[in-house]
Amino acid sequence: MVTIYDVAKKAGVSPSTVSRVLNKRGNVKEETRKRVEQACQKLNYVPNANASSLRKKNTKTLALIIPDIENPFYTSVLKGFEGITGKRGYNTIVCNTDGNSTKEEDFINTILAKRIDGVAITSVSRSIDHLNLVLNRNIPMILIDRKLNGLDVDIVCGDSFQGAIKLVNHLIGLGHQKIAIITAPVHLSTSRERLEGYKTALNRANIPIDNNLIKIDKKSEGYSSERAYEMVKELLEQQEVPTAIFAGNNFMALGVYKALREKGLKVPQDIAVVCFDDMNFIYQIEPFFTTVVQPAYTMGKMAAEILLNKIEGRYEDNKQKVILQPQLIIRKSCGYKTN
Amino acid sequence: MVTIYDVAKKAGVSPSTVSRVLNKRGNVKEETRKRVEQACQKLNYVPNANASSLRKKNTKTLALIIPDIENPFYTSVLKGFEGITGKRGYNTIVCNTDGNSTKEEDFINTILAKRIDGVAITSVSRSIDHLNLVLNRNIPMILIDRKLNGLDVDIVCGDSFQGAIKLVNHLIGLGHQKIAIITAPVHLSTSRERLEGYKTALNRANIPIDNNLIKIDKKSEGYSSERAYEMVKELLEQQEVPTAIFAGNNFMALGVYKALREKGLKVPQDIAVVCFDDMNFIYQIEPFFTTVVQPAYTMGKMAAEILLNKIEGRYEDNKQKVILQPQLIIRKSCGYKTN
DNA sequence: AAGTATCATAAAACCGATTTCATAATATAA
DNA sequence: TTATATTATGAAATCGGTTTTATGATACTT
Repeated sequence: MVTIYDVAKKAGVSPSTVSRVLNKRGNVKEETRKRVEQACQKLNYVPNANASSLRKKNTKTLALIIPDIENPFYTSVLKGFEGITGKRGYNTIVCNTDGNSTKEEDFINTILAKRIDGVAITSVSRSIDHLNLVLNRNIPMILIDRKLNGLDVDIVCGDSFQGAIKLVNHLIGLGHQKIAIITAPVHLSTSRERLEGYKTALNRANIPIDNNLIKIDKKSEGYSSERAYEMVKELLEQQEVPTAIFAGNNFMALGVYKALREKGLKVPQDIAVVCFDDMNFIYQIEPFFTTVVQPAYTMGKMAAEILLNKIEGRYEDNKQKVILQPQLIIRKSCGYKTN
Repeated sequence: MVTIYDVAKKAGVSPSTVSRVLNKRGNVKEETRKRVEQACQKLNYVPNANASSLRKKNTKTLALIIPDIENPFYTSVLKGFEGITGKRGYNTIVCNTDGNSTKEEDFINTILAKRIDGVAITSVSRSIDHLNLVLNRNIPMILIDRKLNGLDVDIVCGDSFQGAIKLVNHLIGLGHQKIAIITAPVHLSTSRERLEGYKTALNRANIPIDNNLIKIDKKSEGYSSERAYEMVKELLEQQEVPTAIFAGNNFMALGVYKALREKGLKVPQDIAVVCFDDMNFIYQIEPFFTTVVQPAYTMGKMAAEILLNKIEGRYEDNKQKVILQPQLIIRKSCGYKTN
């Protein structure tokens, strides 16, 4: 493996001079610079980033931790994030936790070990100990999408509360009264706020809240299509059957839909379904679910910008809290039922 | 930042002893080991992976380079890959090239710099120079999905030729004669082989090949939904209109479908559509396209296993060439036209 | 009991870059 | 022309681990 010493020898200079050329730092005579560059070329020299990081104490690498790489919401976040970081000279390593807090903790550990410069995370965990490890080392961190109690850090997220109100108001406007909600565990701030929004919208419309119509997943760690499926099956066993279902996110809506179909219920004829988040390209075939869409791409971009500014020491202390408004998109999954 | 020296001091031993404990190498007295472990705990010590890699000359990190993180095919590959590598103690960094060969080259460069232990790649590039840089450094590499001319390396891929034959035979069996193909640039081996399979199936059925029905993307670098859309638009301008369209992959099928719908053509009533690769979860809503499904998850797993075996020096020289058979899944996108 | 093998540990060298410090060569100022 | 500032470069220290080498203490042979 060719090192900076080999290049130095070939160019007839010292390693420090080669380093100066590579990093464009300090004064180097034009002619020397050329000799060094030629030597690099000839030897196919690629500097060892590990050695460089060791000395420089930075890695020009960020981590983006997300719970589900298959969800278009997070791939949009990813694309927005990488778009910015790439332009500003950083690599980002994507950590897909699959909604598993153990994996999340493992990732944090290797991030710590690799001395990553900054972390953006959508956490699935009930605990924040592993994230405090990051903060205690003064590694810049930003939350995306989900808030975390007891952790005062920068965050970019959507307004789940208002989004839920939009969705439920839409259903109420269509004449629905028996509206069920199927959502993820409420240790996730988004799920908690969507539930709050749901209740608030019903209250405002003077519709009594029926706990039988509220199904909160307590078994998994995140938004699970399978759990949504199971919970709808339970829901439909009850005497009280809803005329509309609000699914916590796009994937839960899929589980909801599957369960309904198996029970012989048609959407929207027999029952309406709405949810959070879009499915992008999928809807080229058949735009279907009425949803509240969050600006995922923008969230990724803004998170990257804030994180990089922190790393490069721009607006220091004051924590950024960016809350983006989602947009209601009405499609075919709700009929015009008048109850 | 706490270093191995801090731990050593706290435990009252030398750094080499701490290293021995950390790496479980060499003999260490039980009591000393405990003292060291406690010191690590108390100081929240996380070894610097860059320093370690520098000395050990490995990073326990692999790179997986894929062209489209939004395509379920590649996320399946990813999951299969990570499942194996994680279990065997390796991290994998995912490099999403977005079908852009410049990005691919950039990734290769940082992979080289970071001294990654091995590379798995689905290349989008027409050139192989950047990949030869990897091979020249004796960095283990394996191709996934796409072959590359002039590069003798291990590979795990699907049988695009046979898959295409299955698809076209299915259409022919349904009575179709005027079958169009819309596919990616043929510098991609999969596209080339699908085209060959298409031609072979027609030949075998004594159906003349009509070049007007063959649309090969020459503008983009990969399988593009947008380009498929445009090419179908062109196709439908011609006097000769097909009764069935074979789309190069799942995303191209989406573009095909969109164009057809805009032209007022219904699938499958007016025209049949088949394609390569599935869409997984999407089909929970409406399983639609008849496809030939490749075992993406298995491909990822096998690629990981072969790559790791190479890295850990198991079956040395002989190059593995794994070709997996795809499976025809018949759904609703083809009617029972008799022409 | 003396000689050899094994265990336990420390000191020092090393991985490959960057950075500080020192110094010679050149340019500029007085 | 001499003093000073600037440019150009190299030697050596450093980042934080791992590994080699050396050595004293135990354990095992015969």
